[in-house]
Amino acid sequence: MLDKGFAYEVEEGGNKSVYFSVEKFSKYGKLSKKDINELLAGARVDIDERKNSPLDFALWKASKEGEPWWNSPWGKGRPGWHIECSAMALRLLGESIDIHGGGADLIFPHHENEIAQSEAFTNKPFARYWVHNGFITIDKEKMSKSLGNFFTIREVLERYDAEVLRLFMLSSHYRSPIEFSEDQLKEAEASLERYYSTVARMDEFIALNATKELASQKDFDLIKWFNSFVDRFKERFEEAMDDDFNTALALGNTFELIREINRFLDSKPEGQRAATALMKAKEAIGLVKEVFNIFTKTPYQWNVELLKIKKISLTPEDIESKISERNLARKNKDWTLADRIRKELLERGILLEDKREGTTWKVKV
RNA sequence: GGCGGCGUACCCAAGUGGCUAAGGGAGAGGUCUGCAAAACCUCGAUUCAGCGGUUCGAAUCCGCUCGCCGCCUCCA
Repeated sequence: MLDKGFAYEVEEGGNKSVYFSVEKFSKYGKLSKKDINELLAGARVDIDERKNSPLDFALWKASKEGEPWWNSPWGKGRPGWHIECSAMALRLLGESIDIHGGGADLIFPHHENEIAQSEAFTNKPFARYWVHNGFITIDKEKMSKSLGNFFTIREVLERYDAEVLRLFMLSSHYRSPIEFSEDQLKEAEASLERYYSTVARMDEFIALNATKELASQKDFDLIKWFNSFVDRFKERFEEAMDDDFNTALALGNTFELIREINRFLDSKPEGQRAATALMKAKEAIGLVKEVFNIFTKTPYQWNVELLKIKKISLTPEDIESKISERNLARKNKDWTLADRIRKELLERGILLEDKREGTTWKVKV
């Protein structure tokens, strides 16, 4: 860039710094839609007499006393922040990359400067697509290290399953800011609960019907309609994702599918044809699993995981034995005892559900 | 102050010129159930921050106003 005239050297305490000359790069500001003249007029840009222009940025920075340094043709120093990214991209990904991501707060100056130095050097487009995400905010302020209003993913994962956190973030568009809140996490957890309850119902149905005779005529139209809904779901999910990663819409579609599955089950179809239709629906949901990395567990694994996260000191075996005890009471129509056992479990966070096929448990979210 | 973006129901959120404004949570009523839970059904924005304009037609386009956020400085 020195050879090409885009950069210049400046003597700084025995060593040299190299600055990029912004005015030499005519497209400067194209990403952040900023105008050089307006930037120059801005009072907040400090004047540094060593730079030709206050907007110029360091490609190589001479090290001051006590700062880390490497040897270079300009003496002791270190790379400028922006050049690191351009250098890595050029070395590992090539002159033009397909997608460059980052937080929206990096658009200016960081990404703008990456473009300037990379394109000045290669004379080729640096990135074909820029994908800038919104911030996670706390009390409407961006969460950041420098503001100190942050907590780590590890801390959140002590209280919530990773899928909860993923679902929470996927529930709004990546460019939108997302307000971090306990309520939102609980909502995401409840949504996953809804999913896993539905899968449990499906699995039960499939186990009971996979080898049964073909569906009766009454179920035939229903199954046909259900199959076509599942097919449409796959198309709609992909369309949403193809449209600038519209994850919130894709999730909306997913929960419509879940409602349709429940409706299908509520209509009490019978036979292997219905079981096959549900297996196809599970397969369709596999798309969500692959793309979003949620829905990766079995309902049982999900509940066992919740026992751990919610710090419930009961094993599945403990719960099963309570259920047996209660079922005996129910058989004897001892509703008082049955209700007491159910209540005791609920107080410890375990919810029982009585169904025709038996009683199941899950962790209350 | 400049630039960029946002404002949709009680909460979250999709929708950016034309089918009844997706979906989830919360709430109310109902079906099922020993009672529950879950699931399902019904109800819920005559309206998209406000005002004005363009259009046969606007949450969507334009203008102004209000509110919020980010960047415009070091560091990353």
